[in-house]
Amino acid sequence: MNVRQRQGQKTKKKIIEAAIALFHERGFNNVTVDEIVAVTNTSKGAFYNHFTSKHEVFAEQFKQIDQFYVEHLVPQLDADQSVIERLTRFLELQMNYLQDELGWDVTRTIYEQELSTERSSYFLDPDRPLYDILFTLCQEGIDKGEFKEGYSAHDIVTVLIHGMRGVLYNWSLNRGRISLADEQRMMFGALLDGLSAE
Amino acid sequence: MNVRQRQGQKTKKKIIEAAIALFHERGFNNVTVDEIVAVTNTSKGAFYNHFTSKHEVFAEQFKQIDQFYVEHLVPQLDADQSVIERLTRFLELQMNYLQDELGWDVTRTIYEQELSTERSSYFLDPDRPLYDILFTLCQEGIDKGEFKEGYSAHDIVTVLIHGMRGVLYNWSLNRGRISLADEQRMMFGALLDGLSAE
DNA sequence: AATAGATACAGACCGTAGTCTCTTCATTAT
DNA sequence: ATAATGAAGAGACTACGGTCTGTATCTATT
Repeated sequence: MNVRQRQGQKTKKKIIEAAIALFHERGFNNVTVDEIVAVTNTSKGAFYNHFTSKHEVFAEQFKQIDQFYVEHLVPQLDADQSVIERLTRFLELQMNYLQDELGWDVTRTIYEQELSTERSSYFLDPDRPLYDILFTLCQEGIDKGEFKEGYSAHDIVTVLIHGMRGVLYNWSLNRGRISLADEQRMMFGALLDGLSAE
Repeated sequence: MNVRQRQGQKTKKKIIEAAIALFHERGFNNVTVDEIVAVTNTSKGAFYNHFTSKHEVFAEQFKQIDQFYVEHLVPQLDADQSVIERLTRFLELQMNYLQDELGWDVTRTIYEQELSTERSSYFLDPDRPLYDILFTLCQEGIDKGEFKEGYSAHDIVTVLIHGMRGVLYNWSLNRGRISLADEQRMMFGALLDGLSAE
């Protein structure tokens, strides 16, 4: 990496850090791009050279979410447990992470952005690690006969994702005033009950 | 209603009809307020006198949705069927209506708006007729022992609403490319299975 | 070493949602 | 009948996300 590129990365990093801090402090919608470039002594040109939109600064955080799932959540699962138990545990850990680490405003912003832009959506990316995690588990569950007949692994992942989206959408909509842990437990409890065999 | 008010309502109606038509034609995001006021020979002053935002013109349609549920969907339910069957049927009718009549772009816009504005949210309004419909059914189901022990009517409504949100969010996100009917059937099938007794 | 090309960045500019002020005129009070 | 009030509306203006063009400087080529 030459001097020029290094300088570029430095600027990018500076913008990300300042932006994330401001967002965290006052909420995404209350921070302007003009303000971000002012406090970082950069410019619109610099900002939009590194990011295609204000939302994309968020993506920097967002990309790390699935990485976190893979590195820190999946290893916590106990292979001795049934798939249903492991799924329950994974979803619980995931929701705790979102509630405690990411927060509702970030979540809300992501959910809003995904709906609003024409740009490439992370939710729709079939290679998203989260989908792999769930698919692998579900396939194992089917092979072991833990699920009702008639569901494919893809079906189950789809249903789980829908459940997740609904719970997270509502939690964001309520601005974190409801307990994600409670809502999550009820939702996936009912859902996995309905999906499991016998 | 005097002459002045009548004139106001006439203008409002004119704007709503033109806006809805334009939205339907080219999508919400591709229609500007300037354009709406141009084709209706009105002005920004007139527009924002009657609506607090571009999104709110949508609310006019939206308010009619629940009215439609109450007037046209609920009467179709067969009181001889079990509550679970009626819930299944209601959700099916509801999703069909949204898919065929309202369309994904309107749905997407509503879901986006609810997340983005600080303004009063329709989803959060506890008096929303949809919640009443579901609550009444669920309470009856509990009284008749159709649901598992330990769930209150409120719990069940919450879970169903979350399921609904997840399915509709995803359908909108996919710009109607997935079958709402199929996704809905799988989601509520699993969910009601998980919630019902024995 | 000289030149051409590329790119990080600056900042003027644009499009659009939403605001503010001002005018008009029906309605109400005197 | 006349004056005061206030809502419907016109349209200039603002705020802000995003684009476009220009510039300086680093890098690659010969």
